[in-house]
Amino acid sequence: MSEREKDGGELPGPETTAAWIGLMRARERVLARIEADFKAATLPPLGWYDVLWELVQAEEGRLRPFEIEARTLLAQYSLSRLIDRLAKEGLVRREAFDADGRGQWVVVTEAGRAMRERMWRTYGPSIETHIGARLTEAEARQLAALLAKLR
Amino acid sequence: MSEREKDGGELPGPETTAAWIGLMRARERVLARIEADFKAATLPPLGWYDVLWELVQAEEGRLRPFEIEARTLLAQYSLSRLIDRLAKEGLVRREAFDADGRGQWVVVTEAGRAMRERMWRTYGPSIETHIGARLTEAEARQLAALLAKLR
DNA sequence: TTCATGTAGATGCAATTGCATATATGTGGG
DNA sequence: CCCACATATATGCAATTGCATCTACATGAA
Repeated sequence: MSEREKDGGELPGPETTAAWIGLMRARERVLARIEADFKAATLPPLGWYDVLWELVQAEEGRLRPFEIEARTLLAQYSLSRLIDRLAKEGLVRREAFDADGRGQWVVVTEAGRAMRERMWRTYGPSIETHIGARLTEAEARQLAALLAKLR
Repeated sequence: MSEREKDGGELPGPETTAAWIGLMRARERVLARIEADFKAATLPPLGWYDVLWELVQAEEGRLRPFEIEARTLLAQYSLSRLIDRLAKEGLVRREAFDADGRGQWVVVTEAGRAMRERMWRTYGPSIETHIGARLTEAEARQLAALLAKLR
């Protein structure tokens, strides 16, 4: 066993470490800026957007909770409660899923679609400002490709 | 005013959007894997590492809270409570800062240094597994450089 | 039918976060 | 010296998260 492995695993080189730190910091910074834009526009939490977006994309504007879960990486209990909040605001509605008594549909309402559009009017420009404007098109493409390797 | 700008700002192109989604997802996935490794090793939360690391790096193993804040991007109230927890575990100690009655030193203890090392024995290999092993050295360097542009 | 096992989703509870505000101290006029 | 204002850190409280567990329904085998 080599010296480097004596603690049970390879250690990361400086490039790898820099990539990890960069990933954490960049995400934090950009997220903070986008969230600030959201607050300035008195919008609900950013996380709501993803769920609304998935629903709007989906056929008939509805998905099963576990489908949303898979698409958004949200934890099951976390999504369950997020749906509660969205429903309380009238942005989605729960509907029975007849083929399986355990299941349900989460359906986006008209208010939900409108809210997603309203959020996008802030979100879109915010992404452009905090990311698009800092990278060339080629760089953005390259960044996305590198990040994809980490999934 | 052009059609694209009628909503108050440029919209991001698909490359930019892909970079943003990739950033969020990659960070989430990698973080989840690393946290799983931490739990498997019965280690405290990952966030403790950064504070301990900054203190270990610092001269005399101590920093003022606001200095830690700047280095870690933690929110002020968040750090204040994190220090409480670290102190309760005996990993750091608060000490008076004589030159300014409002201030204090946060000093890393021997137990704190030992804990940081113990954490690194999991953290290092985890970073290597989940990031290093998925990228060439050149890719990691490139990724870090691109992410640096977002700060 | 019955039971063992698996899956969809909800929920109690403790810990953490975010926000706003509080406390204490420092500083530069006037 | 006194005051207005700035800075360092803490904290009450409501909202959110994580974890573990629970309920309800489904499914396949005996």
